[in-house]
Amino acid sequence: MRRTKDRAKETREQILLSAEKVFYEKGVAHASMEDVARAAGVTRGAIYWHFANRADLVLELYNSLPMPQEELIARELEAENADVFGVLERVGREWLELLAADEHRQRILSILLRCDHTGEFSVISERQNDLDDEHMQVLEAAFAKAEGQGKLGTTWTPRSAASMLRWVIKGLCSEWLLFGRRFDLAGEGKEALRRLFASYALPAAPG
Amino acid sequence: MRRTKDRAKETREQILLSAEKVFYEKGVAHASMEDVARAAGVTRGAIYWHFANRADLVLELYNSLPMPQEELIARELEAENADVFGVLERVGREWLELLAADEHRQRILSILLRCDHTGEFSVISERQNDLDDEHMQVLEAAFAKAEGQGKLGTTWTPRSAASMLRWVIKGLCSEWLLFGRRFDLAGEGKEALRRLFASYALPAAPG
DNA sequence: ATTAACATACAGCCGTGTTTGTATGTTGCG
DNA sequence: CGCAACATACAAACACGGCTGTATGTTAAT
Repeated sequence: MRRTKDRAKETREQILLSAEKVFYEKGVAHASMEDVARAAGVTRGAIYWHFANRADLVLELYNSLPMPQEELIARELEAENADVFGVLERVGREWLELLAADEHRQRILSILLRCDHTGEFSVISERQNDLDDEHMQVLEAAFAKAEGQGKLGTTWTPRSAASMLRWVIKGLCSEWLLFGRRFDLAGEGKEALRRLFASYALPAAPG
Repeated sequence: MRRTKDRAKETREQILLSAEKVFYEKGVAHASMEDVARAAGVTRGAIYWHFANRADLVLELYNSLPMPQEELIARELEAENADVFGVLERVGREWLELLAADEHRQRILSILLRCDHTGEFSVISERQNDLDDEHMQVLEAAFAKAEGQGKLGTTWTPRSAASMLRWVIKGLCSEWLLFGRRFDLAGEGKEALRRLFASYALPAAPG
C-alpha cells in the first residue's frame, strides 16, 4: 500500500489514466466505477478518496488536459500592425497539430463528445462553453482589429468571421474524432484554414 | 382502454410526444420510462408494447421527423447548366428555416445532441452518420458539377467545399440549439451561407 | 498518536425488461 | 347473423441486478 503524498499522486494519475481508457472504450454511461478501479489496480475506495463522483472524475479528466494559453495569442496581437490573419491561422494550425499528436487529448475529447450532457454532467458542458465564450471574445477582438486595419472583407463582421472559424475547427475535429480518424487532420485542416482565411481577406463577391 | 388500431396509433403518438417533452427536459439518461409513461397518461406496459426499449423509443423519435427529400435536390441539379450554388444555397437556407420554424425538430435534435452516443444508443449515431454520408455524396457530386462548369474556385475541391458547407450548417444549428437559441437562426444562417458561397465562387487569393 | 490513503463492507434503491392478466376488438365459420 | 376463437392493446405485478455513495476498517508515514 502506498501512503506518501507522491504515491498518492501517482495513484490519482493512474486512476485518471484508467478512467480515460475505460470511458473511451465503454463510454462514460456504461462503465462502472468498479471497471475503472480494476483497470487502475485499486478499489473504488481509492477513486472516491480522490474524486467526489463520476462526474467529478470526468471533469478532472478534462482539466488534466493542458490548454494552450490564449494570453500568448492575445499578446501577439497587441502590436498596432499585427498580422491578425497570419497569427490566427498559425494558431489554428497548431491546435490541430497538437490534437493530432496527443492521443490523450484525442481520447478525452472523444469521451466528452459522446457522453451525456445533462444532469450531473452539465457542469462539464458549461465548462466547455465558458472556454468557448472566452475563445470567441479573443477571436472577435482579433477580427475587429483586422477590420480596423482594413483587411477584413466587407461582407464579414468580426463576429461572423470568428463564428465561422470555430465552426470549421469544431467540425473538423469532431468528424475526425468520431469518425475513426480516417483522414489527415493536420494536413486537411491546414488546407481548410488556408481557404477560410483566404475568404476572410477577399472583397465582396461581384454577384 | 383503447383497443382499435386508430386508438393505438394515437397512443403511440402520444407516447412519442411525451417522450420528446420528458427527454428534452430531463435528458434521455435521467428520465425513466415511468416518467414518460406518466406524462403520456399510460403505463410502461403501453410503451413496451409500442417500443422495444428506450433506445428504440429515441430512434423512433428521430424517425418521426420528416426528412427533406434529397432526391428532389438531386433532380434540380440534373440539368447540364444547372445553377449549383444557387440551388445549394437555397436548400441550405430552407433547412435552417425549417428548423427555426419546427419546435419538434428543435427539441428532438437537441435531445440527440445532448444524449449519450455509446452502447445501445450507438445505432442512433450510426443512423445519423449514414444520413450524413448520403448528404456528403450528394453535395460532393454537386460541387463536382460546379467544378466541371468552371464555377468552383481553384483552391477548392468538391470534397473540401462539401465538408465546409456541412461544418458551417452543423455549427450553426448546434450552437443555436445548445445555446438557448440566442440568435436569429434563419437570418444569421442566411448571411453565413451567403458569405460561404461567395468564397466558393471566388478565385484563389492573391497572397 | 494521529492522520493520510486507501481497502472492505454495507445499505439500499431505482429502474429495467419481462411476464402475466384482461378487457376489448376482429375474424372465421356454420 | 351470431358466436366461438383468436389477436390486440394495454395494465399490473414481478424479478433482479448492478451500481452508487457511505461508513467503517486497516496500514504506514510523520
